[in-house]
Amino acid sequence: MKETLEILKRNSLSITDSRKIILELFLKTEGALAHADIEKNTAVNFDRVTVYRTLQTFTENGIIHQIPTTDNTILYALCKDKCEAGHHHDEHVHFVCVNCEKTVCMDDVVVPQVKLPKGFVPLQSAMVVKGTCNDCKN
Amino acid sequence: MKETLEILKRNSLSITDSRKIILELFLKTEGALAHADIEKNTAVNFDRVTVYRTLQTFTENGIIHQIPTTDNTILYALCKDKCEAGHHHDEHVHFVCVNCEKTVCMDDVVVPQVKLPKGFVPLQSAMVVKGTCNDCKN
DNA sequence: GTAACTGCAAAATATTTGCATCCTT
DNA sequence: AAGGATGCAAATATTTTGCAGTTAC
Repeated sequence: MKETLEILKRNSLSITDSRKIILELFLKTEGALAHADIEKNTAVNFDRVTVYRTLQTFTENGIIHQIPTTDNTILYALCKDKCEAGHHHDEHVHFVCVNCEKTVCMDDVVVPQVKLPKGFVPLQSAMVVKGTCNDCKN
Repeated sequence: MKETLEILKRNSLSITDSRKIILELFLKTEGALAHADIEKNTAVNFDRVTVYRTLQTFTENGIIHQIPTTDNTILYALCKDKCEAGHHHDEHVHFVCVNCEKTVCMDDVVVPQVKLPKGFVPLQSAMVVKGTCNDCKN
């Protein structure tokens, strides 16, 4: 809770219930969250719109980042360290478990550089690995 | 057009106008296409539903594959070679140009292996690189 | 007190499903 | 002729916008 307040203050965001509770949820959740997960997992029932706006604010301030998916949802996860407003450095690997369907950020696994064809200049890369996670191996 | 028919026959799909025209569009398009692009770029106006179903059929048959995005749309692109029904091998890098917003498949750039933490078993990986493409460098 | 945030209502957009009709084989 | 694909209608779901009331500072 202390961390929650610190994060909000650091980003000069006013302290409101929805922000506190949603950020709290991110802090205590291991994996990534979709919009729907947030609606499900908060005791207080915020308006859908508030959730949208809160996620947008957090993203703009570099508190969370988006994870690309192939199922037209957006997943969000906490930015661990170097993210700043407008300029994300979430160059770590995201792992999606095909069994339990959890998505986790592997903050220690850095996305490797690839050699692109002539004329292409990379700015940012994202990597998503699918497979079985350490809870689901058998 | 000949290729279009071959692809449909190879996958035992019946030859219909929508399938021919949508597949044709993929064959002549360099980058990836979103649902909306397809509705825009086909002269004949198919029902939205038909486009959904056609994309689903193509995906299930390994004719096209989905590209992960962070803006809750799904992008689709032709599978160049080794895709088979139910088992995609689209382990190449996707490049999204931040300027012209085109997404292209870099079929020759293979997604590098990464070392995952203990217990995680990778099955498939996807990589999306953002930057400026060879048309937009200045 | 003021600016910013929330909740409600409603609009706009996107996706899915059922069913009758039409087309491919 | 039979099975499958399409188009339409409608149900569902998702996202965005405007505005009035409330809250944080």
